Amino acid sequence: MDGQIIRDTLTKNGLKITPQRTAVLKAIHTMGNHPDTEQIIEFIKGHHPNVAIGTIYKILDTFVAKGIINMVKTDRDKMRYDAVSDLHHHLYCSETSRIEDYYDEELNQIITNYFSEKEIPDFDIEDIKLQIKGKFLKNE
Amino acid sequence: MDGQIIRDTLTKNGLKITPQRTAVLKAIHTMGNHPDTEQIIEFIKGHHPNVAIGTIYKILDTFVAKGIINMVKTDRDKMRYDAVSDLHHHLYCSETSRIEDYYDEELNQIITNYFSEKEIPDFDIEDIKLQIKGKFLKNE
DNA sequence: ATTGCTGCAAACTCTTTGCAAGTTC
DNA sequence: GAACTTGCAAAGAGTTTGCAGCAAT
Repeated sequence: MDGQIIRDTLTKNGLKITPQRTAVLKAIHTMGNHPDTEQIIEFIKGHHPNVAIGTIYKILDTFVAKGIINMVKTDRDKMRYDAVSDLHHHLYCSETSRIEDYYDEELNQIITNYFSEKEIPDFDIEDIKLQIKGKFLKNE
Repeated sequence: MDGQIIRDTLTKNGLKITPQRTAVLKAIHTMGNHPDTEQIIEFIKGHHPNVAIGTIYKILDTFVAKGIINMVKTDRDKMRYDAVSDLHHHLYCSETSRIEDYYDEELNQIITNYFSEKEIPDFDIEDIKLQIKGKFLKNE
């Protein structure tokens, strides 16, 4: 994700372009693997040592509110963040706290079809994600 | 859930039967709707005023470790607990933090069939849950 | 110039821990 | 009586808040 795209993303959402915000966005996109708050803070401290932690929390909140990023959480895990992109699901390791994206267009189709026929009473569906729990057979 | 079943559940899991544990189990089953820690604590304080908060946390941890209850979490929400029962999915309100169970045997079949044919590389599936996000059209 | 953002440090909330005293089997 | 469980209070982690000063448009 290059600088121009990051700047466009901020502008499009009515946010001022600041070094702190570009750093946070870049961090999340660079790390990819659902970084938690601590990892984001560490990453940014490496590149911009004098960004305040409180500021990072505020920026993450802002991004979530604008829909620029998503929060992902499981069980005893900390908060993690996810660059918003295409519809994808999550694989959760039941032994470690590893999370991976899982893309499956065929599955999306099946689920979309299913819910276009069958409605849930008194509920208006906006988004469906699968949480697939299990074990990774190989390490990262 | 009556007292005998609660006692059996504890014994079966090698746990000693104490008033605190039966109170926590009863609380979760009575409240049903995915109570969070605070609600559980309040409930128990009402019935057994001198149970320590630390004890409740320890009991919840123990129950989760034994698989007697599950943890459920979303986004900025606190930890919530769920009596382990049949396979069910969750409806999450995108506006409030309401969570409801969603049972759909037909859907379970479709997903089970799908993954019995298609494997996820290097991943051994144990459990699949849908997180269905949207809006409730009526209040509770 | 105006509005919005950041840094800082203090405060908060939720959760965990250690250990002595008390319970359960 | 042995092993386990609880209460308590203190500490810890992660997150939020308020506000003065600074930066972006």
